[in-house]
Amino acid sequence: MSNPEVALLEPEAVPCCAPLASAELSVEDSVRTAAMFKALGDPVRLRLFSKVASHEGGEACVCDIQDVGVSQPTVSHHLKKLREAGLLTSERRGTWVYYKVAPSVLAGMSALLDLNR
Amino acid sequence: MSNPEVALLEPEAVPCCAPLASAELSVEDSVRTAAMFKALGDPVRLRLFSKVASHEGGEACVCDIQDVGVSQPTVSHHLKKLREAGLLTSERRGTWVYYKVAPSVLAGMSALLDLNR
DNA sequence: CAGCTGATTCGACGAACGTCGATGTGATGA
DNA sequence: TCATCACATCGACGTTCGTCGAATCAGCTG
Repeated sequence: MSNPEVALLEPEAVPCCAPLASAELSVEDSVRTAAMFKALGDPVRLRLFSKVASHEGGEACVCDIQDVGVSQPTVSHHLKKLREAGLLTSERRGTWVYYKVAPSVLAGMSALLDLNR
Repeated sequence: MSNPEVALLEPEAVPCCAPLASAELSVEDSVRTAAMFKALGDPVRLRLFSKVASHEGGEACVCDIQDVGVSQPTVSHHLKKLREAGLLTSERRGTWVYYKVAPSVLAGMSALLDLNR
């Protein structure tokens, strides 16, 4: 058997909701969306995410971004959290594992916070 | 249009940083910004925020929004967190306390997540 | 004043979180 | 085959978080 798969937030459910300022969030939407904000709610994770997002081609190897002041297992732990929240995807290529942003998710969150809509 | 009070909100509140996809976040910026995301990273807080943001005039009395499935002290606790994060402001008018969104802060967060910039 | 209602603060408790070192896994190459 | 590098998982630990009931504060009104 392979590793037990963690339940990820499906990337297709991204244009989650209407902007926060235009309609009240349902309970389920608030749970799903809060999980994404929560994933960005840690300084180390936010920096990791920023490093990936601003890296050339929007993707980066772990070795390129792991200098954030915490141990390597902790970096791995945080990247997993970001992956589980649907904000990052990962792919192994040879020795290295590359992470990149899930663009539609990010756009959805941005639109959610946009007051001019 | 005849609304004369369109742009009189605190201007330098939070144009925190460049979009996440364009430059890497500094340590201090990541701490400050993560605190805001963290504030939205709880389903109850996100619903409270949504209720305020989508309420008429972008402001609401606590009594209007406190039906979110937790006790009233807990509602107050969460509103305080949102206030401390700079996402909401509050004002007492007689018996009631009104909360409203801090628009510039929200715009800053939205821009931060915008990939097309 | 006393009594009522709306809202915040306090103190406590269990659950979740962030972190680490040790260990496991998967790929490379001598 | 074995050593090494890259990354993930495990187990443990102290800290922070979300929640509640009780107590308190702040206006209103009789």
